[in-house]
Amino acid sequence: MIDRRSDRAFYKQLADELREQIASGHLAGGARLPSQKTLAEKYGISIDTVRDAIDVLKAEGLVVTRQGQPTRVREAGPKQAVPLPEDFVAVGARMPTQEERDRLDLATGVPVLVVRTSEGEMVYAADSTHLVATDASSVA
Amino acid sequence: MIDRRSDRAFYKQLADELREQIASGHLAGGARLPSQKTLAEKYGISIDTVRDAIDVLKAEGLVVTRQGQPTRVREAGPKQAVPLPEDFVAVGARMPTQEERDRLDLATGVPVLVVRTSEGEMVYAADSTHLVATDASSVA
DNA sequence: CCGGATTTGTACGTATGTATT
DNA sequence: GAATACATACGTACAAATCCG
Repeated sequence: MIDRRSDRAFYKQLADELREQIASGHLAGGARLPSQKTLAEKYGISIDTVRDAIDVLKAEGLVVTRQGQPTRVREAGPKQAVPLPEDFVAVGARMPTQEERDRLDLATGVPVLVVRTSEGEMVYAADSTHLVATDASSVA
Repeated sequence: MIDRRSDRAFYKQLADELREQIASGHLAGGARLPSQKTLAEKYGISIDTVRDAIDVLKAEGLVVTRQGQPTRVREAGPKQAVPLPEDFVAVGARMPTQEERDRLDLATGVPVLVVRTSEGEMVYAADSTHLVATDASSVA
């Protein structure tokens, strides 16, 4: 529920509530969220405020929206293990550039892994990739 | 400028333009963006639409907003090199949880690096950290 | 220290467009 | 074609934080 006397913004309260439902598994990966209209009526707030809450969850990579379709909890696809090169210089992460989002077809809130070697940089969708030791024998 | 005949949403066009100015260095780290009001007047669009554009850039980790202060291009602080443990199992990245955002004081659009070892997981702000070979002799 | 100006934040409303089911 | 759902864009009003003279 939304506490109208609270200092916390309504859209943050709603985001908190939905986030909790996702974290607890009450809303599992792929599950549909109630429509914005439904949420607005249920909580007695405007659709705009509901959208603000959804935007927060999108930026956190928790949900995915597509026009004409219900908002769904983002499903992390099976991660592919990629060997970390022996000669890597550094590993970092950041949000993708516009070009990378288009090229890798990344949803909002999905970062990329960047591996720098002496040869150059490799960029992986963090969504679907994790890096493992080159000696893959120890991988779980 | 904004092409009102374009199919591309106004807020996306504005986000593109600001993103380009940041990428090109025309707006350097720490630089102030024009106020939302100024941008709205300059481009002949509503403040709400300007805010939508700013929201895009926030999610991309490009700008930071704070109430009462001008919007600024995010400054990536000096990155600290952290040795990657010899016994690491996997390295990944994701957006932080609410708790991590609070604890690490992360801005919107800043992912975290996750290092899994046999001992457990370590989480680093990708903003200020990159992982390097345990043998640090090769680090630039 | 105070008050005004500036700037972003929150919340509401309306209307229409576009994509999917 | 109809119904549903999200997307875009405009407007208003007020609140809260910061900055500056």
